[in-house]
Amino acid sequence: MTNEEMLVERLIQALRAHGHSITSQRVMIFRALARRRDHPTAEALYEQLQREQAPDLSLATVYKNLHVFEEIGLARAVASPDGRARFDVPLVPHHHLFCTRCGAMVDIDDGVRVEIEPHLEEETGFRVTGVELVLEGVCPPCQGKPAKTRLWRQATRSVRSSS
Amino acid sequence: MTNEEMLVERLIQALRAHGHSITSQRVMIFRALARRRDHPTAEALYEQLQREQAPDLSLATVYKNLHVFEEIGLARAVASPDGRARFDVPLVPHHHLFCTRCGAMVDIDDGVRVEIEPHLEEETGFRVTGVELVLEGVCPPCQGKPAKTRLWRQATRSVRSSS
DNA sequence: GTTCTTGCAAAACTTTTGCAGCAGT
DNA sequence: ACTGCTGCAAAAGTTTTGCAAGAAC
Repeated sequence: MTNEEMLVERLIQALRAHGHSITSQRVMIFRALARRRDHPTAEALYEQLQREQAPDLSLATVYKNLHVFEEIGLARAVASPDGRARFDVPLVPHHHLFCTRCGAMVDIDDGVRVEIEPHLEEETGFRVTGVELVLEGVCPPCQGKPAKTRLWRQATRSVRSSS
Repeated sequence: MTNEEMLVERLIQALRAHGHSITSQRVMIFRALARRRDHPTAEALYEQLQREQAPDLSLATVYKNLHVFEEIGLARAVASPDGRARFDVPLVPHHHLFCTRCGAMVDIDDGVRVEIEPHLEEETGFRVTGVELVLEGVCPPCQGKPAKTRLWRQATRSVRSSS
């Protein structure tokens, strides 16, 4: 049994457990998300699926289902420094490395250690429930292109194809 | 000389050094940002200033100037898990703790240690230029209110006053 | 058969941009 | 005087929502 099949299995169980229906769009969107390793935006997933296998798929459906996956714990929205939501399947804890020139985001499975002192919760009064580390940098293909001083929105907006 | 005056001094020098004009709006917006410790959104800053001291101020001006401050190194846009940009003055390195119920963001000056292994850059090929750690949790006032499963946009949208 | 989901279109929300008039240099 | 900045309004980009038709249970 492949890893992907196992994940789809988990999806189906989790959907059932939370009283959601199993639809072909749900399985398709989740499968595509699980297969990708580049933390796609909702629109990127939508474009891929629409082009490759479901011309009638709607972007709204992609958004709705990504949020369903979040609610049942099988997807996570990562706040990326360009202001768009990027999604991944967070079953193995990891951190992220974001390219400030092209917006690419890759996993860091190790090489980084985050330690939270036990007294942090006492001092702040917060109950800490999650850790989200985003390293910023420049990916190999972008090393050589001009630098941007501003990440938010402008720097990494994708070029619209004039189709 | 107060800390705030020193920061304004630095702002003026940095603006001059980068060929930008010194305007009353710039000083006002920066002063308000430097004084606040809660990582306001552009709109939150705008509302405060418009209400308290500059009824004619425009939101576009706030955005434009926050980006000017970013470019000259005196402000930073923090990608918050609710999908809006939050700004702070990053002259002292620190991390952030985000409340997943109300969207509040507070500084963590210590209590967290992030270590990046030297070989991370070799392995990924990235040139790492920045670190952005956001811990997620529940702030004291929110402990007791119902939990949200979804951070992005919906969970923390501010209530519009029906003025 | 009932309830939940989809796809479409429209709305909502945040951020950016064009431009005429004004302020800073 | 010249250049750059402001404020307004409109546009752009992303995400959400209302609703009728269709699919899942």
